[in-house]
Amino acid sequence: MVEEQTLVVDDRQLSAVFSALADPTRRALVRRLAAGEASVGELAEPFSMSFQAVSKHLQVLEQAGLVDRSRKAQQRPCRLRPQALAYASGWLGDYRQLWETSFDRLEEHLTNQKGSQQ
Amino acid sequence: MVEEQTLVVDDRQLSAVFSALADPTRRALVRRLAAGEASVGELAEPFSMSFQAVSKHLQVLEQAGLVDRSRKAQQRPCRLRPQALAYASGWLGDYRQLWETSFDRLEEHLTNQKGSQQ
DNA sequence: GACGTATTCAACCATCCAGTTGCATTAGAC
DNA sequence: GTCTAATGCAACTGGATGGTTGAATACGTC
Repeated sequence: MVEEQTLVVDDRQLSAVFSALADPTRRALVRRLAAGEASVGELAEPFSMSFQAVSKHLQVLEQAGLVDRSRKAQQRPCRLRPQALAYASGWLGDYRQLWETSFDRLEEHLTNQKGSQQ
Repeated sequence: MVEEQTLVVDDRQLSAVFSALADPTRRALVRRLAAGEASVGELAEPFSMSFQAVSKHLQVLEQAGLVDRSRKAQQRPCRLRPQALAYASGWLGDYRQLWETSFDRLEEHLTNQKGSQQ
């Protein structure tokens, strides 16, 4: 009777998604994939790093559930899985009211602090 | 000398925020701090790890702009800065439509696109 | 079956990270 | 000034991470 298989966002996946998004290269890959499926070669091209490094980044994204790979001849097209982004966004959403309410007070506070901070 | 101080979400901060949130301990700290200010001791208590480890986690959160520390006698109360969460949420929001529009159709769409694209 | 292309795998390296322990610092209480 | 409590800082450690290069695999073409 394991219940872990449900829609519950488990902590590990959340960590994996946030961790994957913590790298600017990987965020760029996500941005690119949002426009549509692409092969590893296509994805790697705009980067100055080696092809294999990009392949590794894609593996990280795949492990986090952010990317899904199929096969097409020699190519291995990558596709974005937005559901994983929804997980992360959902977690953040729990705190949405904190930044949506009383922004003025927050800014005021931060400004004051800034003055006395450094 | 740099003018990056504006509302623009710069890549480095985004990386820092996502990276900070990638750790379950730090997410727990954020959750706790969402309920209100707390001292390092109070924050560390529920964890099994050493006090100093929690202190380090708080430093990471502070560096990412997620936490703000003041002084109160020997204590250094921590307070959540939800604005940093808003940064991360804002980035994810750019892709919101990808997961909000019907999932099935998205897959279909992407498949078709690939077919006609190259 | 040999060849070229697309991609992964493996080994290696430098660096970062999460945790530990021990010591230093700060500030209030006596 | 001394004691104690709350916290930070420094040094160390094992393991993850981001990058490299070189070899191996998988697949379509000849």
